[in-house]
This record gives sequence, C-alpha cells and structure tokens, in this order.
Amino acid sequence: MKPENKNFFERVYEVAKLIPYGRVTSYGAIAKYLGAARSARMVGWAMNSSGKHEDVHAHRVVNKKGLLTGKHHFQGTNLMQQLLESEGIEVIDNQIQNLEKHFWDPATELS
DNA sequence: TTACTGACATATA
DNA sequence: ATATATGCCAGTA
Repeated sequence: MKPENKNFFERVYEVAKLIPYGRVTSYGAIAKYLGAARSARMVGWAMNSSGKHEDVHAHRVVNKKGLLTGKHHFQGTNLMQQLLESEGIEVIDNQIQNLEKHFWDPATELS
C-alpha cells in the first residue's frame, strides 16, 4: 500500500506519531522523507494544525539546529522544553543539546 | 481574486 | 562565516 495516497499533512502526522520516546527530528528530515525536502515549512504548518491530532508529538519536532522554534506556539512558554527534558533530552535556551545523539531520522529509522 | 505570512532549508553573494 | 534571497504549500486578510 502506498502511503503516498494520503495527504501531505497526514503523512507528517504519521511520522510525528512514530517519533520514539526521547528522540527528536527536524522538519527537513520529515519533509525529505515525504519526498518534499523543500517543503519543510509545510511540516511545521502541519504541526500547527496538529491541535486536532493529539497523538502527534509536535514537541519532538525541531528545526535542523535543534532549536525549539515552535515552542512559541505551545501553550505556556517552556512546556515544550520541559517535555523534552522530561524525556531525557537536555535543552538549554530553547536549544537541544547533543542533538545528534537524540536525533531520529525517519528515512533512516523507518527506512 | 491577489498578497502576505508561516513551527524551515538550501543556495548564492 | 554571516546575510540575503528564493522555494515549498496552505491558510488567512
């Protein structure tokens, strides 16, 4: 079955749901996995609508620099950071430390 | 309808 | 290395 049948957004949601505990990924990685490496913005936009998808771990999706750019869109202020820290990820000043260590690439992990 | 914005990334200067 | 410009698609004004 071809996942391509689904809409771009749904695929983004699926990948976001597949992100394992204590791992993070980047918009570009997801976009690339979906075949739209240059549509990273859409990934973030999809996350914006993730409010309808509770299973989507939007807080585990960060930009290529490991910077919590989307934290501003979360409820409070440091909710996203605390969630990541709660998973064992070290986050300082909205930036993930040891990003490579926590990075989770769908194209690699999911093949 | 067109124009602008947006949780990014890559290319070029 | 930093700064500026462009692309991607969808939503909102």
